[in-house]
Amino acid sequence: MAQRGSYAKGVARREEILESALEVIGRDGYQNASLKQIAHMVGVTPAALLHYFGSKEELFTEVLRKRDEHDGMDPRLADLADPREGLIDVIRHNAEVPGLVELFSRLAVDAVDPEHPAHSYFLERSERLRSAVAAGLHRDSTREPALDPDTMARVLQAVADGLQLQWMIDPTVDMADIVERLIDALAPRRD
Amino acid sequence: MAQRGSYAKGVARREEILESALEVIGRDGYQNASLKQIAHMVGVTPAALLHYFGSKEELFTEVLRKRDEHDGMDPRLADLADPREGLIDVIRHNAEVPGLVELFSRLAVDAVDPEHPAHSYFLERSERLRSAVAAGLHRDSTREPALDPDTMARVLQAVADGLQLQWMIDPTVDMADIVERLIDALAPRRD
DNA sequence: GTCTATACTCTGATAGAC
DNA sequence: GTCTATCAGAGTATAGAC
Repeated sequence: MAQRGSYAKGVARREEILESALEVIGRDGYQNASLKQIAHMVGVTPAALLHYFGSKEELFTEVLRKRDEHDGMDPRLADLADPREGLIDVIRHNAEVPGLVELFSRLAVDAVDPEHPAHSYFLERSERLRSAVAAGLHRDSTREPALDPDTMARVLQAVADGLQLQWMIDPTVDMADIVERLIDALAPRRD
Repeated sequence: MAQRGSYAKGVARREEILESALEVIGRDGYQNASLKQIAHMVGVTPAALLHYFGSKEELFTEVLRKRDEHDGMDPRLADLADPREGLIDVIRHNAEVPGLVELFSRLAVDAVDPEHPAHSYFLERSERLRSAVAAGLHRDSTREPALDPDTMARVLQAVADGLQLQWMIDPTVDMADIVERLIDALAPRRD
């Protein structure tokens, strides 16, 4: 369905803001990514950002939501027969977007507060991610997991998040390689 | 050696500030833990806090440093023959101090910035923790690790950090139990 | 609907008096 | 060693122009 001009412009602006936000984080770090900086990069005032997103926290939550939509965590994790390849794909991809990893890790802590706009985002995403991985493991008859699928999923999620912390402070850490070897050790192929 | 009165008072004030900081975080979350709140609890003004610690970030870094000193991560991790018990002890203990876990996770992200006062703290602590765990694993002849000690240490650290994120947002997660079962699966006892 | 201008409040931080 | 006063900067709310 066709949109009115003014509406289409708003949608484009939203995208522009979300992309600029990510760019500023990647360049200056989350700490120094102010509304002013982002607004300046877009060419508007901070108040314009709050017109589209209600607050700074909601803006950044939206960045994460959009990422999940567009480079689809679900398709890769849930639809693949082999959950190992899906998980490692995601990790490899993350290593190419430092700003996104920093944003994710930072909001994961802030969102502990039930009032934080990203609170439900993290609860639901975690839940979906773990059940996708657990289902994949359960379906994969070529491997013999050493732990029940739910615990395996929880451990893999924890390792992925924890390795991101290590990688951010020391980028020589090879996240994908470690997860790869861990999965092979924890759910070896049947002979 | 004996201290002058004014000096001893300063030391006591420092302790008082560090403890109050932790208390405020546990009650209001890191986000809402302002210098004003902490100062109010101690009974002084925010400027007094900055007299003892140069900045807010340095104050919180000092909280983490003091924790490591006094409930000694090193003794438990490095001196124990069985690194499994040491690690699980630490995890169990952390589950009793939510404010500390939140502070730790939050600073771990902020400290990615090399200019952050906690940057070297995290680099050095990680290094020490991993080599202690790796050494313990190497020494323990009753277990057969599925991965090399360094990778095992990195994975265990990642799992511990990642599980804290899951636990903070959902306190029903039993961190110690999961790590316990993971270690048994990943480094089974020899028969 | 899109956005600027303005102002308000709170933050961490600094300078200097006591 | 601690306070008061003051600062610049942050995020945010509102009014209203277009």
